[in-house]
Amino acid sequence: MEKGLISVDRFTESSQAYFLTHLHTDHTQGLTSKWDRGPLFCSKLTAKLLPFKFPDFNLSLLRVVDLHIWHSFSLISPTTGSQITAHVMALDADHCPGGVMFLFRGGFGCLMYTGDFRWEADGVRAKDARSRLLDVLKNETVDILYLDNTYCNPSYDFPTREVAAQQVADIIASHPEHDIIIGIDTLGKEELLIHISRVLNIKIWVWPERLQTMHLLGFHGTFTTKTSLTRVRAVPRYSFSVETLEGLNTMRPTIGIMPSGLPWVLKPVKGDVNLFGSLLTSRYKKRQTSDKLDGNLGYADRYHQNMFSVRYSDHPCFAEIQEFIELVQPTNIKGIVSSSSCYVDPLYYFGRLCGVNQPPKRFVYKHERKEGDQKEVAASYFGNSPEAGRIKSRPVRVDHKRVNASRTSVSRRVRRGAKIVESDCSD
DNA sequence: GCGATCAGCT
DNA sequence: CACAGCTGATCGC
Repeated sequence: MEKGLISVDRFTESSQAYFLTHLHTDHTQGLTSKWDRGPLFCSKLTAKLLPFKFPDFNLSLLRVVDLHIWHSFSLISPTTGSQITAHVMALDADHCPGGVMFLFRGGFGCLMYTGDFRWEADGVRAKDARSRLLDVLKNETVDILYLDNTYCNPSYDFPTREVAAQQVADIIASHPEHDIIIGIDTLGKEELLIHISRVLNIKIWVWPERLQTMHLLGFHGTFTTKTSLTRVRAVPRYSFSVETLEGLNTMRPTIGIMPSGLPWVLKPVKGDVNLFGSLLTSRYKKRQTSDKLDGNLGYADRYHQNMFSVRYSDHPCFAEIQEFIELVQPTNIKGIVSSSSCYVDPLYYFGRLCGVNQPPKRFVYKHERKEGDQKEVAASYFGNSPEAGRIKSRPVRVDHKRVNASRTSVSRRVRRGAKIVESDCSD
């Protein structure tokens, strides 16, 4: 098997160039403080944050990719041994601090890798992202869109983060005598906390490492590690459960708020099954029967006397995914979230939006292809002209029979990331 | 003893 | 189930 050329968010295998969209753990598998396998391309902010997650990282391997401009980088053709120039552009992913999408251009065609992203309709940042994207797409046709398909199902519907943040603020304001616990991760959802702080004029407690991150991000004054200064605390999501909440309530009245695009947050508690049931199987019923706070908090659900779930997400909801695809008009789409049996091939919903010369389906079935066979358009274009890689009349895999069928990756531990440019079709 | 990897859990 | 990530067991050095 030939070595890979370009890897995005995947660092467990050899490649010539490595790209990191953002610093969430499920996108850094294989990265360690001792990284020495090759240059690592990322945004300026990710480069700034990276040593905090990976102390002693060899900074000379970092290549900062500025937003919105094409950067050139070199690859060696595995077949001819000659040097090839490829180009990459980073675009704001609006996901977490430092998060970017990558657009690649070269003899392999044009590939877009969203990483994790959000694509809201409104807001200054969203509008800027949209115009930037439209601008670059004037001159490019995306052959393959590697898509954040986390919520690639019409049942995933949630508001903008601004709306969701206000819902959280409303919950807090309606519990003036309660302590508040909000579950967050090591990076992301800062704007939610900033919103709460500004609207309610209150500081937010975070744990010490998180305060360091906040300072690296340039947030000064809003956050504190002194519990005496505020009743609102942001805590690691993994440490957040009904049990801990009940424990806290033996000391002081406390409510928990879980910001999440997922419509469920709790598992059945041992010995208390009837209270929660299976939130997966009963989620639609739950949506209707769970308390809507005074009827005006929209998507906010009360799952427990002291626990609230608010649809605050850093991933695109289904409608946003659709709008993004309609904008990009890629020839083909691949989902980058493939870990679970929940994986839905984006082509199931959006195949009809792909490619301008989409062939009749019967041509697609010419030969049954296995997952490992659908190596990218990019794969065999080295040595050809860039234009060759952008011819749009190639067959497109639009295979509605394979809904939920791409499960060959279920056993993979590395859930995201891809070797997106390879020199041959073996894997 | 250490780091890398993985299972399990939330 | 799993947005992202912790803890602890195991394995190789």
